Amino acid sequence: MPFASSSSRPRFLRREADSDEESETSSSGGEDDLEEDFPEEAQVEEDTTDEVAPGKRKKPPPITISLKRVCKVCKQSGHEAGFRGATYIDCPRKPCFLCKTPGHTTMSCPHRVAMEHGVIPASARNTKTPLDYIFMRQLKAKIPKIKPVYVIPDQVDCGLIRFHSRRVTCLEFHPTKSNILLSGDKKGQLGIWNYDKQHERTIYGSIHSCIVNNIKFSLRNDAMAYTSSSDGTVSCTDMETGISTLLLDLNPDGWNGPANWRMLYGMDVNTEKGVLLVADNFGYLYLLDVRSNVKIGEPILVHKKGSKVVGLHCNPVQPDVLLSCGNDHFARIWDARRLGTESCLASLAHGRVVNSAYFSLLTGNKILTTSQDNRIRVWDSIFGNLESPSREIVHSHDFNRHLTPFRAEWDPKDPSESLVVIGRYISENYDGVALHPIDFIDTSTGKLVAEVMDTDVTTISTVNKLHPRDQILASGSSRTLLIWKARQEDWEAKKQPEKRPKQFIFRRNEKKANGKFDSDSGGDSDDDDSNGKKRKAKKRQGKYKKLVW
DNA sequence: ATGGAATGTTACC
DNA sequence: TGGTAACCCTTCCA
Repeated sequence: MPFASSSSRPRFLRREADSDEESETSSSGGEDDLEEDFPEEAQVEEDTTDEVAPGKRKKPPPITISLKRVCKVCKQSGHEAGFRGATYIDCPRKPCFLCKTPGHTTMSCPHRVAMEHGVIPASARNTKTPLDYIFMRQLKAKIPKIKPVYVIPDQVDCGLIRFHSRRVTCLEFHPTKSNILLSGDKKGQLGIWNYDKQHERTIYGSIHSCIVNNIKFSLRNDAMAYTSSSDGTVSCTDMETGISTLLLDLNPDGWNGPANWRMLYGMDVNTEKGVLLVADNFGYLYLLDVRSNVKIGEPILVHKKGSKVVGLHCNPVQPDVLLSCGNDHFARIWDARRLGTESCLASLAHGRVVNSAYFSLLTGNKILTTSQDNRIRVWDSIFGNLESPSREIVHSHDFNRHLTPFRAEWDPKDPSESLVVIGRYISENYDGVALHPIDFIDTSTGKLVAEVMDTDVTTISTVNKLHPRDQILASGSSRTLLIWKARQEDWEAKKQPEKRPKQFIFRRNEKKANGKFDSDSGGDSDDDDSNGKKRKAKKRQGKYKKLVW
């Protein structure tokens, strides 16, 4: 661990402008700036547009050239959305950017301020069926009675590596060889990185011609990786040689316009049957025999015709039970043995596009979904009432065309099947630097267990993967790959829970202790941008090597 | 240092 | 229903 020794613990970052009061009602220096930006006269003129009765259409805005400063979100004057220093000020005329409810901004959103980070409690009624109880009894032995202590990989190890030329779109740890991380990018390249020997990395550039959406492995031969791509192909690549075989090509005749170009998103392998499942952007599912590389049957419509199927997951306990999710706002459960448009076992409704849907990894009995309505949903039992989720957790992971969609993913090592990792879209002002943490959420309570960040990572970490065996987190943040490891003290503490410091679990509580960077003399002038940059530069120096290729 | 491009989904007609 | 403009806390590089 090359960097663990440089500082025993990362300095804790204080969050600024945390509450409404601080940022909006206090009469600090910032207020004066505001008044300079918006002199009284500037506000009055166009108030008529505000008076238009709801229902009536607004007049198209007259074409006038004005030097007045307007809000870049709503184009109205009198306020301005955007960063002020490292704090983002919302447009007050838009619904909350976090919970999507009108009437307040992100700054004062109850889901943001609350430690619980926005849980909507499960309904009180008992929704369990007799089948559910039988299943619970079967599983009871597997489920621990005491909540496990989580060890959070929160310290950057191995530097920041940049060998992808476009943003990272998917990550997967090698199934058997520890220390090997595979990564796909928007350009279609496949990266293989031995993060224990930093310089051992390979990039294969000619497997796909655009976005690699999924990487899965062959269980028969763990030297082979399957990849699905928006170029409409599935490839099987030998990770040693880079030689790849085309398993499926949905665009054999090349480009015939966007209405005909097929892209492959969701993919999974039914290891029991040796069947590879992929789904396209028109709602269809394709099955392939892994041994013979032959297509099985005809494509099956699993989501609304013409809509993208973004995710597929075979149940880890019953691989014939398939979970799909798509742009039609649904996640669906299927019996893969009797697939057909009419044979859907359950449809889970969402407010928006569903970015991902996963069965829990040990018992396969829970479902976790991430939707573009900024909510993470958990169904506690696939045998229970699936009409509404057991819990909805409000969390900022909006869609943005420039970002790889966020997906909440289970910690494969958590025996209680509750811990989940997901990157956060909205930033916080951490002592003058706007950072986008990676959130660890206990989905059984909705509590934010840890927010992981580093001042050298100012971009959004949309792709996150927890190691199947080690206390390691891999992140893809724009073009950068990161490996986070847990601190040694945390391991020791896990072995001896009674010696565990209180702040061990909730990093938020730690922040106030050592809120400052170094010996910064900038006082409390908060949002001074140049000051923030200086701090950033100072932090960068000598902390750890930046590895860029 | 600053503005433009890349670019997917949704809302609205 | 299909077509298209808008868009929202991006990121990188001319």
